[in-house]
Amino acid sequence: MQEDASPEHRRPTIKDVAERAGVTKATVSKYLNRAHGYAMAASTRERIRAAIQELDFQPSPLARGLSRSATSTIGLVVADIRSQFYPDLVASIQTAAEAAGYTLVLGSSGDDPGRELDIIRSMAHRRVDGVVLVAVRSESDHIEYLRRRGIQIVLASRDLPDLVADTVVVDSLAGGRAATRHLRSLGHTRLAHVAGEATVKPFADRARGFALETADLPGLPVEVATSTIEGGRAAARSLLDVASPPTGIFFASDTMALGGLMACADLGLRVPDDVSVAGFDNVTVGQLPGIGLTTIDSDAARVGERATELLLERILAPAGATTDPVLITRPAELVVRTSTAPPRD
Amino acid sequence: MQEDASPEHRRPTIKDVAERAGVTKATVSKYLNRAHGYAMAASTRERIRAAIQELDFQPSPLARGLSRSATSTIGLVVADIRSQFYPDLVASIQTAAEAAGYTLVLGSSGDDPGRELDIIRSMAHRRVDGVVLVAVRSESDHIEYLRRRGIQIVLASRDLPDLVADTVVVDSLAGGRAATRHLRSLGHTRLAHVAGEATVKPFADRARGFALETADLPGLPVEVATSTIEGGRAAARSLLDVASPPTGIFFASDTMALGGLMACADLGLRVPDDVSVAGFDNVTVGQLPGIGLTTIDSDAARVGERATELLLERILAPAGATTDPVLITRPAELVVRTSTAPPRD
DNA sequence: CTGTTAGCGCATTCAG
DNA sequence: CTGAATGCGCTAACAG
Repeated sequence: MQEDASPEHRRPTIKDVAERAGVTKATVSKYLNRAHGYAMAASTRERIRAAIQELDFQPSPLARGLSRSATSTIGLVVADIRSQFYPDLVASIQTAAEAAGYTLVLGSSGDDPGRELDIIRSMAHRRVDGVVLVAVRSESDHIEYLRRRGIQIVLASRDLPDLVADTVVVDSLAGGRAATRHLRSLGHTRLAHVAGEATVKPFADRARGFALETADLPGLPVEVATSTIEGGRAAARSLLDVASPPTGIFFASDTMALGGLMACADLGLRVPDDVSVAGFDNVTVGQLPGIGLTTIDSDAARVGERATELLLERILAPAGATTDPVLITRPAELVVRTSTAPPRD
Repeated sequence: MQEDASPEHRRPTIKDVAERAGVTKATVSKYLNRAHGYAMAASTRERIRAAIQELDFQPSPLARGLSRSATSTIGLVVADIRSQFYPDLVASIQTAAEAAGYTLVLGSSGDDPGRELDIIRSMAHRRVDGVVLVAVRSESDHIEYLRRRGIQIVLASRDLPDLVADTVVVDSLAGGRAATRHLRSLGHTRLAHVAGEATVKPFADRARGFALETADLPGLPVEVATSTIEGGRAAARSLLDVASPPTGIFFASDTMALGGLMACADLGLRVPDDVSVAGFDNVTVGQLPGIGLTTIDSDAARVGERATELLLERILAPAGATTDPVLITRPAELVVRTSTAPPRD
């Protein structure tokens, strides 16, 4: 007559292991932590090992976290999971974290600084060991918040004006220039740029890249939009729906560029015949036939991977070691597809 | 001379609050838990409230979790984050969880049952209160594993042959039929199906839907593929690269259908002129001009939302309450775009 | 090399 | 209505 409707299969604790092995909790704890090699009688070690195995014991991360103040958990906070850009980033971070025995806690700020702070606070309370942050804004107070609590941090994909933490990004300035030069080399002079929010440094850099490469062409239109398909669509529409529209547009992100493609369709313009479109990020769908988006490769997977490596390095570093923040700028590679071509006129 | 390089800003504990309010930890704890209304002198309650506010105190989730065996955390394990399908699902679950004060832990099994179990185990150890599972396989032992440990579970997007847990899915059979009927109503008779792994019930149902609606057309080719762009591409290529290729293909997922579009491009076939393509899921990119994918709407966002609701209901339900599992089947809506058209011959 | 003793921060009996 | 004591499962000095 098992009285247990919900069979709370009481998990074995370190104490059970200790008793079964004829030692103390403390000894078992040492076995668990002191990286498997140090001073401990071979016989006790063996008994503990056996007991652990027989009981199928696994230490409680909660209890361990409470007493060690470290949880083998890292937080990832992105601006908006829905964006075409994040899947690769998230996946690579998840994989790298898991491979190192860390669990991933996910937060999405929806590009809202307030929510970003809430999420960061919540993660801090849960004592994540570190955070990979795709920052919403250029202020660094959220980072200070974490640092004050001894939580490691690395910025991925979006750098800040000051190097306040380890950062892994792609070279947005160079990328912006490359995309613009590509358009110019095709012969375009009536160019336009759909920029992201200027408070996001990579977007600002891409805009600057565009400006630098078109310094000799005064008065080119620049439209700022939110980095969504709809944002890009609206911006492109207002850019194109004029008397003498641009023949080439550089979008600060592929997501926006996809919206740009929709805008062209809306207006009955053909890509690349009537207007050339270039984006930034090299999202997966850009390579589809019918899209063929010319773009700059952001290599999200690699960025996520490097960011996680850096973070784990920090986490594992001895407490005293105070290394200066490092900035890793990955090269931005131009990927030419079918959405760009010489102007027809 | 602050001796603290890493300023471990010791967070206030319940004890600090107690002292400041002139009461005991126990009383503060009651204030924190006994849903803010019960028996407690108004004056003490006020003093505690004030103390908490002044100290900016927030209870440690770790400590709370350790003593209550509940962490206000839910786990989400998906088959492969990289797939075009998951962003909406993940986002909706994340949002719903966060809104309810729960933190999301993310795992990606890479469609590997072994990794799925590892992830589930790890989540169980971390004492998540519940799990939203996009199951890799049709066996239910992973579910039993969780249930035995008193962890709530709900299946999202993929049901199992038996109703072993709360489940939220879209009607794959009806969807499969609808997509196939659509193709037939356009006049296609040389049809084909690119199916997902038969061990995934929704894929099997979609294949069955295809079969039911083409029962009068014997010998139609069906190719099984992994649900990736490359999988769909390879399957479609082998389907199309024959003497008398099909004029219409129904893919069990949009992801595979996108691969199908690539295959058509590879082979110099035009969509929909030479071959009509229909998918399943209604991923965002399907609506882009140049893609215009005809599909069945899986309404991932709504599925994720409902799944999270169900899960939280279970979690919040009084311990005794043993309700039978519920199956929620959402209607599958056909979305016709430009990738399907009457056959030309 | 192993055991003893204290916590980590909170929840939960039980008394009072 | 509030306080005192105990435990959640593990780690971390310090002894021995």
